Amino acid sequence: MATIYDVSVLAGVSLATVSRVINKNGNVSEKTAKKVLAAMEQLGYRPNAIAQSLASNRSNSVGILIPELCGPFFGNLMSGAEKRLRDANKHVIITAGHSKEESEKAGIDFLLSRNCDALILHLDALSDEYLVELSKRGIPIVVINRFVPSLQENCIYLDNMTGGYQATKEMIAQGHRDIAYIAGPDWKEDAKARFEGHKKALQEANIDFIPELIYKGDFKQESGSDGLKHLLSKAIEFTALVCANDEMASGAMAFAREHDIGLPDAISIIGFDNIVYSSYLFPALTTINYPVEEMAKMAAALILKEVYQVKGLKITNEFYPSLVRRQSVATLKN
Amino acid sequence: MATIYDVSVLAGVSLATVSRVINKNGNVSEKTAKKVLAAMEQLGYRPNAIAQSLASNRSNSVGILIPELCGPFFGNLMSGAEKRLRDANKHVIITAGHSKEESEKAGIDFLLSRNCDALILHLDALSDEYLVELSKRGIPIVVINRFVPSLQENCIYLDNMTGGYQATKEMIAQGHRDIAYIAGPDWKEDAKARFEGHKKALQEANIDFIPELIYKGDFKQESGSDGLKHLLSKAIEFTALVCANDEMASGAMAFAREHDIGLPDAISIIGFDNIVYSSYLFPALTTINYPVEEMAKMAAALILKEVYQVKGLKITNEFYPSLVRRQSVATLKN
DNA sequence: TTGTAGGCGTTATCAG
DNA sequence: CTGATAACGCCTACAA
Repeated sequence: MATIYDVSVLAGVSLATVSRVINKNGNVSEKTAKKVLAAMEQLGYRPNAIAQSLASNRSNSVGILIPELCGPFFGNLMSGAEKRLRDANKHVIITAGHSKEESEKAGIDFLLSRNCDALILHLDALSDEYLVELSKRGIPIVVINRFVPSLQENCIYLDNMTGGYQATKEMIAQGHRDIAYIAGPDWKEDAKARFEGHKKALQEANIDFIPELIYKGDFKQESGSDGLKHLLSKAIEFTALVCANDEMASGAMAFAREHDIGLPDAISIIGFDNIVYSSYLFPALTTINYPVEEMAKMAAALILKEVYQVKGLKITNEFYPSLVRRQSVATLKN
Repeated sequence: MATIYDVSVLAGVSLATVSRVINKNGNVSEKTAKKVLAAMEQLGYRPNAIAQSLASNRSNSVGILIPELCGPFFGNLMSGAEKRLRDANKHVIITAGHSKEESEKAGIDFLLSRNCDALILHLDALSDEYLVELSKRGIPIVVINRFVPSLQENCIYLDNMTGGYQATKEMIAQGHRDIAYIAGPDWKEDAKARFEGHKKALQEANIDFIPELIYKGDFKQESGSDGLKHLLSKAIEFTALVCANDEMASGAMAFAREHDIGLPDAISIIGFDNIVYSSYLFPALTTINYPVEEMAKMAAALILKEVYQVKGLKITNEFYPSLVRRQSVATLKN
């Protein structure tokens, strides 16, 4: 691989001059610039980003840490951030945290060791304190789907509680009063908030909260099937099922179908997230929209603004969920 | 951030010695090693991967280039490779090529400029020649889902033609003879091969190939709906629809549902890929399994073996598709 | 406008 | 077993 040195020799100028034309800073006469460009072309020269990064302490890359690399939700997250950053000629380095503290720490270390200029984090296990600590170390971070009080400005989050509220409220609006709930893991903040919203909606409608109608899943499809199975095994009847995310909802739907439970007539189901295939389920899943892609783009914009000094960017930290009505919720006739 | 120099001072040894204990190479007495370790601990020292990479010409990271960061197929691809590599303490740097030549080139350049030790590529636009050229430049590459004759050893590919054949053959086996086909873009090798398989199956069963029963889609859901709509608008009847991938199949299914076309009775549908939610569609989609995740793991294994000299790894270059029977194909009664 | 030289944090080759 | 010291490829004052 040709280096800046080779170029300088071929062009008959100094290293510094070549560097100047590469970075378009400093003043270089048009004539020499042309010579250098020609030499670069001829040698097929590509700047070594590693060396640039070491020398300038800038890498033009931002690190992204998410729990998993697969799955519709995180796919959109990555994709949104990457698009926005690519437009600004920045790059992303992505790694998975696998929802485990050690693993998330390791992921962050990896990103830092790569000299990322900033980090976009979707964490499950790491504590707020750790984030605050990290932030103090000087590396700009933006946290997605989490509200850390002392890091407000750096958080891009959804009002999960309102989303949970909307979901259950929709069931109530359609005449349901016996409502089961498949929750996410209670150590995840978003799962907790959604569940709070559910309870709030019940309370507002003067519906008793019945612990037997709750199943604790893990946000994965299978726990949706398991959940519905478990709930049906109890003697308590219900006409509606609220799921803390779409993946569990799809699992529950699959279980229902296998057991000839008519949807949405026997059980109305609602999900959360509005993942890409929710409209392709049968019946098409009514759900709460989670604008991840936009939020990821906003996270990117925040970094562009704060770290790369791009002007004219409006930042919104809080996003709102919204009900997406499709066919999986039936109106209950008395 | 503490550097190796700070550590050496605190431990009262030389730079070289610290480097030795970091890399566990060279001989260091247990006593000095302990001192160094203590100093590292005390300073919270983390090696700077960038500097290591520059000095050693090794980055312990492998680059992955895929068309899109979202979508079920590529999600599994990333995820498979990342898992395998992470187990071996290597990291991945992922970027998107967006199926455009310029963009794919830029992606590769980015990965190279990051000093990746090897590349895993899923390309759409770039030519075989470019790959051969790239390979000659000295960077180890492995190509997924593509067979490049002169790079055989570095290709991990699926027998797409057989897959396409299996799909249509299953339809024929279930008594169908009027079979429509929604193809992928004809500039994608895999789409072409699948289509070839389709034609081969028809021919084998002495079924005339009817151009009007073909629609050319783009592998996205919407083109599945469009495709079915288009096919139905023709006067030619058909009882079966073969789709070149699951996403288009799900689009077609959605269209059918909206127009009260009974599935699978009025039209039997089969897909290709066996993406994660295909079993959650209604009716559950019969499809051809594409073991992407395993293939990605194999790609990673190949790199571990060739680039990082990991021993005892068996490499398989060609993978085979297989039929996954679910509910979307009905047996045709005469 | 251009060149010189020191430095970014490590690794690796020599001697000792 | 340990310590100098020269790379690695580039950036950036500072000088000229």
